[in-house]
Amino acid sequence: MTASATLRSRRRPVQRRAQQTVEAILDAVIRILKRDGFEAVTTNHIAEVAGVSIGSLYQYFPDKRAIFAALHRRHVGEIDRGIQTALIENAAASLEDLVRALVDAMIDAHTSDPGLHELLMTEVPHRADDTQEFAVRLHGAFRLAIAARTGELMNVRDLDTAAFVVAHMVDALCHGAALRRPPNLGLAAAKREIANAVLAYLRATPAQAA
Amino acid sequence: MTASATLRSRRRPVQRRAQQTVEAILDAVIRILKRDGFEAVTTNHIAEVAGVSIGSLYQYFPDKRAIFAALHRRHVGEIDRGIQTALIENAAASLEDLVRALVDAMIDAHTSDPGLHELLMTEVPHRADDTQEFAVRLHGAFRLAIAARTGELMNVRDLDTAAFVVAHMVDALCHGAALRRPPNLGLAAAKREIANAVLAYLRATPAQAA
DNA sequence: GAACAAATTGAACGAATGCTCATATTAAGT
DNA sequence: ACTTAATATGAGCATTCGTTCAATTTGTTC
Repeated sequence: MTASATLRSRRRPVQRRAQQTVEAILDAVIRILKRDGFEAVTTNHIAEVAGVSIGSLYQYFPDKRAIFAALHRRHVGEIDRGIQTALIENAAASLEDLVRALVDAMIDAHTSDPGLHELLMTEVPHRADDTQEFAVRLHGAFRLAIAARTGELMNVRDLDTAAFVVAHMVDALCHGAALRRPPNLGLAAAKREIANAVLAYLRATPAQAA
Repeated sequence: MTASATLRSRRRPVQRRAQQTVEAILDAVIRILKRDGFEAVTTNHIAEVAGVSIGSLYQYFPDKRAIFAALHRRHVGEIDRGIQTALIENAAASLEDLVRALVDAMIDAHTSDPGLHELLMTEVPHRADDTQEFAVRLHGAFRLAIAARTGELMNVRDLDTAAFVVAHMVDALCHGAALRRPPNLGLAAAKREIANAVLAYLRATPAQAA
């Protein structure tokens, strides 16, 4: 064991080939999941599909769980990057433009590899932390977006409530639109409709919501 | 093997004690899931917690998967019953009342045993059919609700699109409200807010969504 | 109360899985 | 070139898991 090794972590990849080994392992998990389902995801099979020996696998992951955790971190990180970019690029934009940008980022994240997100969420076990951090970030993004424009939104009484509603709407609808969109609804139209639903909620008059 | 036995099904419980055995098995799975997580859900352990022999378990379930499938069917059936009831009881009611009733039914289904729904969805493997049937039903329920009132809803251009949006909104928001509601948002208030969001979307004027 | 069917039992088995470790190979540092 | 650290290898071990089956107990039917 290395000096900095604990019970949980193993050797950290420093050379390029080692980093490639780690990436190959994570990619192999996805390949197996898509082809044969979760039951086929065994450590020996992962190593085989990754083109790596089982020994190498256990150099970088203390156990099977750690592989799944790393996979989730990588995936959530990718989506989060898109969200944060949209947030920064549209910091001064109108509410409408910001909402559309965030919906765009979410849809893009789900359509680059459709089904991957759902696969990871439904089939790969994960602790609450792995995913909930992303929910918190999305909530935070919308909280920020709404807070800066409270003046024009008469229906927003409580900031956290509004952010809660909007974040859940966007997450579920973007996910659904990427995978189970009704046949007569194109992707671009879906983006517009989702953004419109969000704006309708935020801009609603008390009369419409009573 | 019995006369009507196929490769997939086994003996069907006809006596009361046998039905109790089956129920005890399904309940045991939930108990183990809550206490020790999915890894601890082994067939022998299920039988032990259910207070039943492993042999009895395999009289009613051809394999481990079948237990999970039955568990999902039972759970989805319970939620669906609430939805259908709300739909029938409010067939002639106003859009507002119907939406509130459906939100109510969904929230109640999630709060009777908070966490159970998420547990089953995230930890217990299931084929798409097991869950998607419910999504189709929820979509159908809202499709029906909206179709009967298209006159007053100027923002609804396509029925399936509107049903798609609303069904996903309600599902995600009710689920989220039951489990990850912000601290300053009570259950009753959450119900109101969700219904309001749905109504705001359906009743929005083109001006609000542009 | 026999005769039959339904339900229950649990020890045991083959197969598979997660993981280790002693050894070999490749790159980095000097 | 030589030393040292990093990386890779894969046969094999201990364990566990899903499932079977022959035997037993309980309920039903007439």
